[in-house]
Amino acid sequence: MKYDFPNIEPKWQKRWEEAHVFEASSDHTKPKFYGLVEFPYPSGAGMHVGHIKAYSGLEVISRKRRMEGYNVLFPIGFDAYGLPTENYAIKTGIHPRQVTDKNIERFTSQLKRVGFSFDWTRVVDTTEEKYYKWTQYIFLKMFENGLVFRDTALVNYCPSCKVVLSNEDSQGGKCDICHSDIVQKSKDVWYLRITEYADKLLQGLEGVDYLPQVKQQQVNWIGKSTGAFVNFAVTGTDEKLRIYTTRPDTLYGVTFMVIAPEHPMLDKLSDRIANMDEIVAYREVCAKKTEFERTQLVKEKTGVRIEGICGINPVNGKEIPIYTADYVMMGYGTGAIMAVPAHDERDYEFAKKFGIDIIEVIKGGDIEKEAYTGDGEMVNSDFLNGIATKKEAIEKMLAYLGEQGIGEAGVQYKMKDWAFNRQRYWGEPIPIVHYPKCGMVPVPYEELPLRLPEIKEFAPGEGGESPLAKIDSYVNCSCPKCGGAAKRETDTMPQWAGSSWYFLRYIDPKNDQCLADMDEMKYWLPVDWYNGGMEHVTRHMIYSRFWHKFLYDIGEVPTSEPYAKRTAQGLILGPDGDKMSKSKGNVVDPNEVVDAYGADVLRVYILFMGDYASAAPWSESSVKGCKRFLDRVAELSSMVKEENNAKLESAFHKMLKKVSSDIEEMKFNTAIAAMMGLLNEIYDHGSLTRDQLLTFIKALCPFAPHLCEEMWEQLGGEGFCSLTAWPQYDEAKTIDETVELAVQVNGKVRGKVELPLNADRDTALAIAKAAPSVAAAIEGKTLVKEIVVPNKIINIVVR
RNA sequence: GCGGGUAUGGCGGAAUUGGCAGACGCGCUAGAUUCAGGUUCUAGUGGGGGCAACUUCGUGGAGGUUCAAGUCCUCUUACCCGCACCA
Repeated sequence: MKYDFPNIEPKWQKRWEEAHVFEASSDHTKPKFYGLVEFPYPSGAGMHVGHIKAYSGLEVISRKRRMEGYNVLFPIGFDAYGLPTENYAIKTGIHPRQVTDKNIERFTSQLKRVGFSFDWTRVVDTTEEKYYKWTQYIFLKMFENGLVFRDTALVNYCPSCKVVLSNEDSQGGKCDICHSDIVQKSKDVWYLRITEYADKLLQGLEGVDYLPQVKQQQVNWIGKSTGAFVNFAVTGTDEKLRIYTTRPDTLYGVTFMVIAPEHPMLDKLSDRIANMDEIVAYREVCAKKTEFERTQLVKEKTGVRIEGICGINPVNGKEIPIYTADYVMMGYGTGAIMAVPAHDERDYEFAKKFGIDIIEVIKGGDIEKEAYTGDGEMVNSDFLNGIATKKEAIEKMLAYLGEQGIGEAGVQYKMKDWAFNRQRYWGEPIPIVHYPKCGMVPVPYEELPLRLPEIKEFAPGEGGESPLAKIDSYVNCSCPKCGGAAKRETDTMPQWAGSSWYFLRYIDPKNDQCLADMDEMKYWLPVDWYNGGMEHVTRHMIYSRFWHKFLYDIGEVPTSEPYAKRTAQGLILGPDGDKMSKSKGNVVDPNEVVDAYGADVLRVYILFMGDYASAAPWSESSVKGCKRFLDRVAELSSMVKEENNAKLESAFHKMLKKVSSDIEEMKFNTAIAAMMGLLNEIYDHGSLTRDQLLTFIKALCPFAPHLCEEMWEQLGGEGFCSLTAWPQYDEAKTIDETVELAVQVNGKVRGKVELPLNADRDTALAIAKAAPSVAAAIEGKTLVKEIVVPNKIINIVVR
């Protein structure tokens, strides 16, 4: 029998909604479970099967938690600010608000069609005034606490989108949105001082249960290194050239110094530099290179000797040449390095090219051939000579630097401050007013939200300024401090702003007094389980942890970490095994699958495809296999007979044990396989009892809830299947009284024997040897060893 | 270059963590049902050999440890994902 999914599915979706089945309760006496999935960007393309996979994992877990008696918060919302909507507005002239509303409506109906058990009463939309008021509020709190600053800097700029991008949004030198090459442009940039939280972000990882790759990626992204700052005198000046090094132990091996082409010292000492023309020319060449070229394509070292000045090595007073070269970045450390060619590959390459001395200070390599970066005995290093380990040499040197006042231990991070403004319309307005006398003045809290004005032209200006800059009524305002005629900031926040705290708002989405009620937050936080894509690990995850830690420090939230546990789903690839993309034409539309097979089939298939965390290609015929499975489940109703069968009963308990534990480990594919296996056993047996069928339906309910509700109702079950108690298994019944053991002779299986559970060694061996095939294999041979692993295997070694 | 991961039938993938490799699904083969296509049902399905019971080989490759290796160790190859001149 095929079940009538086109009627069953809408019927139960409606009933769930009417009965408020999936709404989180305010009863704080019950144990809670807060399951969070990354809320979607409501794009014009509609839902993708990838969305379904991303939500299906916690969907099953949340449904199981409800059946286990938890008060479950499983919310959804929309991360609706962003460039695609804005670009669409620029192209068509349709206001982003209208586009966003339409897209949200479409996403909502598509999500509901799949039967996700979201709490639809708590939907948040980051572009709503009532929401972004609080995004602005958090920004102002950061401003108040010195975490916001403005600087003119070389920034990543996308000439095609005409927008400034953060490092996170321009990985690999390509624009994250349009994939054009990024150029460096000097701009006024708003920064959030995320580096202030680098250490806290790192330390916080110790107490959370994230997938190891997730932790690792965050650790690498933060990129903490320990070393030392050392000050080098510059000949003929009072200048100190400050460098950062992780290898202060090699200070006696320094033979030159290198500063970044953008280093301010070049301009400062320009009148002392003999070849300033050459240096300016070099700097211009470097500035033209994109970040991409500079870091990836050009492996050949380039640089220019700075004539007229030298550095003085503070440990031995030696004069050494200074170069400027673009292999040293202004954005890391101090933008200047001491170069030790004997023990650093880059410095070695540079020294070889420019004919600079190479002095060995650590034994163990052959510096004629290459730089030696390993450990070894110190030489040519005065008081360090003879020391055998890097650790000890560094300690000694650090102590010396301190005594002499020429340097000190220091820490550096790869992570940079977060460039936070965008010259765009469709984002949260930055609530700051500029007035020459008062500087940057925050918009008073009472005036929030600072609303986006209504405009008709959404394109940014040619110079890359925000479209808001053209709206005089918006720009001109009075200074909140002194009342003078001031100008409003016209940049908006990046897309990552609203998503940095949305999980707090779900807890109390309608609160107009604060982000969310403290008592509610104390009950619901932290998020118990957060699932999302690996692509957000170094952006959204780091940003939101930063905001949360800041909010914790100012007493606005009760926990120092937002997420207790983080997992990630793998991609769904196209049927051809490639990443799904419109241009390849291999995109699977979830709606068509629901039309053809039903939502339950879609849900079961997506979780059955393979390991949840791995990528797997779509297979239409495997979808049919899942349809067959559910059709066969529906057929069980006609197989109910009240005659018990101990073997089948035991199979049920084994299935429940497997399904219960597999769901917890996100091994949904094997959980479904276990149910399929049991189904086959039921068919072989020809019948099952009503209780057994009810048990089967309960276990399947988180995966295929519509079919299960329907069968539950037909069998006379009380209330909703989705709210009945999760079926418990009896451990004793999962254990068979006898076990079949393979008997090996010299490691090869020669027979199988049926043994009572936990049979003792002698009994087991006696029965094993009695088996004809085993007896034949050991006949006439000398017994060497007998291995009996209870209930697992018997191996008889003969010669 | 650094960090992380993966490799198992024709395909997606299992394997109680060192104990019968290939669960479950797809596909395929044969048969039944059907006017036919589809559906459904039954049986079979890693390779080689054999009518068969059976036998032999088999988890990217080469070694090793072990009574026993997909699983542990050493070396190696290919691919995927991060980061990337980070001093």
